[in-house]
Amino acid sequence: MKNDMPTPTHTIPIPTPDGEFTARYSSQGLCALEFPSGMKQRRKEAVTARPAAQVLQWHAATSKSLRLTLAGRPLKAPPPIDLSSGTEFQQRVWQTLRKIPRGRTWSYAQVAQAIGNPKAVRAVGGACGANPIPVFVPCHRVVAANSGLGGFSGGLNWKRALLRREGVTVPD
DNA sequence: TAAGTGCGTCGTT
DNA sequence: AACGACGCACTTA
Repeated sequence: MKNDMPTPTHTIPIPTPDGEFTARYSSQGLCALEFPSGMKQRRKEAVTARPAAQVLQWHAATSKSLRLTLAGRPLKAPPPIDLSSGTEFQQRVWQTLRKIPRGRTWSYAQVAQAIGNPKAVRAVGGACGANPIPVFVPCHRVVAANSGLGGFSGGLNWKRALLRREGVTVPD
């Protein structure tokens, strides 16, 4: 069963040296982060009200944290994360991903074991692919057990880049 | 070793 | 009922 999407109250772009990311906020905090899209998708996101002070504060934290991460620096004070869009299973997986130390990688099997569902290896892969907040919910730290990378919604090049920038040596 | 095939498993659509 | 961001056992070169 899928929960209702947290209604994003605000959608705000984040310019970085790697392109323009897009952050979405709900009343609970950051609920989605999108990689720069190749095309200039200038469509208006129907943002009604002007961001409240609360959201602006979160966004400042998001921007700063994102830029630090992209620069290969350890992340300091990330914004509150809203994972309520996921199913029970997905949320369990996503919370677990947040426990993977920076610079380290776990296999999909290890994650499955960590959530107490050792046989749901493939399902874990699915949950990773559905992760709405990459980078902050480090799904890029989950790799295949046989020394290969798995996949990555944002493109494998991003997965490699993120891992390398935090000191992990990965194959081509 | 390296590369390819088949199948169990489980959450999601 | 079908499909994966998997893993493992088991062939073949």
